[in-house]
Amino acid sequence: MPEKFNVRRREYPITIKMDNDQADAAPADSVNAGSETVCTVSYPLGKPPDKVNIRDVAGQAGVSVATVSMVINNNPRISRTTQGKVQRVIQQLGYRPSRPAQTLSGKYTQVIAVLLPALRHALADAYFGELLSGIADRAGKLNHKIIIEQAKPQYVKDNRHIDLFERKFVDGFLCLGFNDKHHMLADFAERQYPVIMVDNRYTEHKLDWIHCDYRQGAEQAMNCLIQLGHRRIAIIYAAPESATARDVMDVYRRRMHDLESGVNETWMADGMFTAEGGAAAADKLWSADPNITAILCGNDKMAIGAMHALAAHGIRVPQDVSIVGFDDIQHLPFISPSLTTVHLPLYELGALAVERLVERTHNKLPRVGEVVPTHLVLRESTSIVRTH
Amino acid sequence: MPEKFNVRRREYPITIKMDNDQADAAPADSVNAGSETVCTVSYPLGKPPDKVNIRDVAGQAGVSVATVSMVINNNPRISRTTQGKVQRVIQQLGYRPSRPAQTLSGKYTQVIAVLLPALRHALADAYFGELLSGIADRAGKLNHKIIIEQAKPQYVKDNRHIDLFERKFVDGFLCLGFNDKHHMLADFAERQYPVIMVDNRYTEHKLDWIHCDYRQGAEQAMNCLIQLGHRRIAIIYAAPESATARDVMDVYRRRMHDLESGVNETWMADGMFTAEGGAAAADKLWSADPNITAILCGNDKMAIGAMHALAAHGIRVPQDVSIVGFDDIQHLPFISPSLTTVHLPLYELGALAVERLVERTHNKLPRVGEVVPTHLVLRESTSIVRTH
DNA sequence: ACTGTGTGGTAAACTGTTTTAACAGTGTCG
DNA sequence: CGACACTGTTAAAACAGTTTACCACACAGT
Repeated sequence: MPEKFNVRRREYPITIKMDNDQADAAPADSVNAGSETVCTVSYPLGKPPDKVNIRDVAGQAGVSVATVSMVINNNPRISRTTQGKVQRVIQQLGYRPSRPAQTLSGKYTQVIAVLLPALRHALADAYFGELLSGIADRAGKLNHKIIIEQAKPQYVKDNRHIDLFERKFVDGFLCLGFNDKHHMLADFAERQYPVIMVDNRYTEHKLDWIHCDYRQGAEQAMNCLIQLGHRRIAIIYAAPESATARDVMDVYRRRMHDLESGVNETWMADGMFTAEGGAAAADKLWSADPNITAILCGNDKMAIGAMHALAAHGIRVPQDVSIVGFDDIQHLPFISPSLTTVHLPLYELGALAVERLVERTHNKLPRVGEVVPTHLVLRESTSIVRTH
Repeated sequence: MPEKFNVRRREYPITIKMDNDQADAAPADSVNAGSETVCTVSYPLGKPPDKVNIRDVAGQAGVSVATVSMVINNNPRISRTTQGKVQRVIQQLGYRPSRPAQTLSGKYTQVIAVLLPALRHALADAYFGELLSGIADRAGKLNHKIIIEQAKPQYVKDNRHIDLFERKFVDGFLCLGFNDKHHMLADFAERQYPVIMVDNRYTEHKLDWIHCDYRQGAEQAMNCLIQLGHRRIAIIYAAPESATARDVMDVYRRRMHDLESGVNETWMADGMFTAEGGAAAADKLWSADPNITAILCGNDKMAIGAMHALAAHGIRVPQDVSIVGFDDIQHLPFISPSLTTVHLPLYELGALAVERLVERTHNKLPRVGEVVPTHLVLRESTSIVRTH
């Protein structure tokens, strides 16, 4: 019984007889046998008795399964003629290769995990949303699927993030919004899995990263304010332990140091990346020194919080204090004055991150470390310094 | 060669027997070759020569692969003793069952697709975010993964949504935010795949659904306004072809009909579910009839838009006009006055949707059609009707 | 002693691909 | 004319699990 493998109690679905010639497009597969004509089952006809698999296709096309597989994967080893013949059968049978089977025998899963911090509203956040949009779009284009994971404490403790690799669920990870050093990151680093930190970097561990050029963004913001005559410039930062936040602080400090006003510790406040935090920080800054004329904010949310806090004190923006944000996210409309801000190309960043991750996964890149440029968007929350 | 299958060029890493009772967890790798002593390879020891699979575990534990499989799946057929023995070996070898293999041979994929409309900022939207949070959390708890898909025109045209089923990638779909009748929905319906419409329903097709009780919500909102003395109540609706939106309209119409003021077509405007649309609708309503004293809005975004539009006309909320929204999403803070709104339990709805989908997938439910209750959150945007 | 009923476990079949080594056939060059 | 390369195709191994039919054995009932 050498044909045991090729037949497999499954020949029945296809070889059925029909007397009418069903001529159309269906390529004359009619093996006229005695009285019964066996022919191709053009898809809907009481449905294929069972899911059609690669062997059915091979049998029907009169080639081996290897050939069919190669046709599916556009392997150039297959001749144009065979390719066409097989493709036609695939069409007729409505064959769809099983993903689990492909993944099992193949090297890659074509799935990328996106890891978000366990913030309650992470998925409703404009910042993450923008990154995610870019990620989802590009992943779709590259024929990859994305799965969303939230790094809850229990999740990490159970090593679920490692599981995803070890159980061959994903090819790689994209980590979004991790500012604090998580032992999880060390896990990834030491195992050398394809993992990219998105919009941050980690020098402690050997982890790949890609982020917006916060240094450049900070320069742009500071240039703007300084050109407008501001000297007493405060800053509302957040997550000071994160590398990109430090980039901003470094630039801020250096630029302030170069000004006559110098660096002043009371002009710095932590706003926790939230609107409420930004408001509180603005209050603190203002009460410490009512002579500040501008505030640079680490993100737009804090900037908006600051604007509201100032408004509550009767301080006008931009007449009394200029505000510059970071992100350029799609806020609710009707914010007045509209916010001058450093545009971070988050959509593109997400897209690029996917691309790099896929390249890394396929060993086309040894290491990823990349910075993408920003630009300033001048709107209404900044103006020439007040003269008092 | 009967053992061909069980040995498989892989016996070297593990199959070894042990005389010492494997006391220490540490990798006592002493291969005492008297008669051949070997010991457990506790994980880190130059790494397992190759990925450890179920046969390795079976060999090491001295049981069959079937037994190991059953242990993994907590099959009660296995005795406590065997269970423990196998579990210990699994631990020692650091064995993790391969998901693709499990999926291939098993019935389910444990993956759920979440289908979003192709709106540019769908992923940054508070409404979807809240649903997604609930979905992600509950899916995690039920050991399911979620993949995010956006229903771009090309996506649907290519039948990628069907592919996900036919190629055994997912067990089911959760459809979020589809108001218009998409031919995609018909595809799902006729193929009888497990698909649940979340926060909407479709009577045309036989599709499962679960949504918030918009009817109840509308009653609550109308009760509130009517109790406050309002009679000239306008409505800003959206997506009038969608069933839940019609629910709201129905209730609105009926309640208005019961009032002395009656139903008035000029008191209705489409706000497209966006803030801008809400603003435009409010403008339209106000210019058509400046005597309206309250506006019921189909979602919070439109309500906020309406509030801004009214403010621009110098109309005070709630002194001149009361506003009630729908959703109770986490808006940016600092909205003043805070919005009275119908709270939709979106997080819970998402969680419930996952649960139902999993039940349906496993044929524990024949059909899903469910409504979850809402409640009114009274804040500052409503007040007793003005007396003029 | 014989039959019936569980229990705990196993061998083998089954899921559906990719990949590799081998091979047959054809054309090219020395 | 044989060595050689190249092309297109295939058989079989590999991927790593789950499930099913069956079996050995213990125990209870007649």
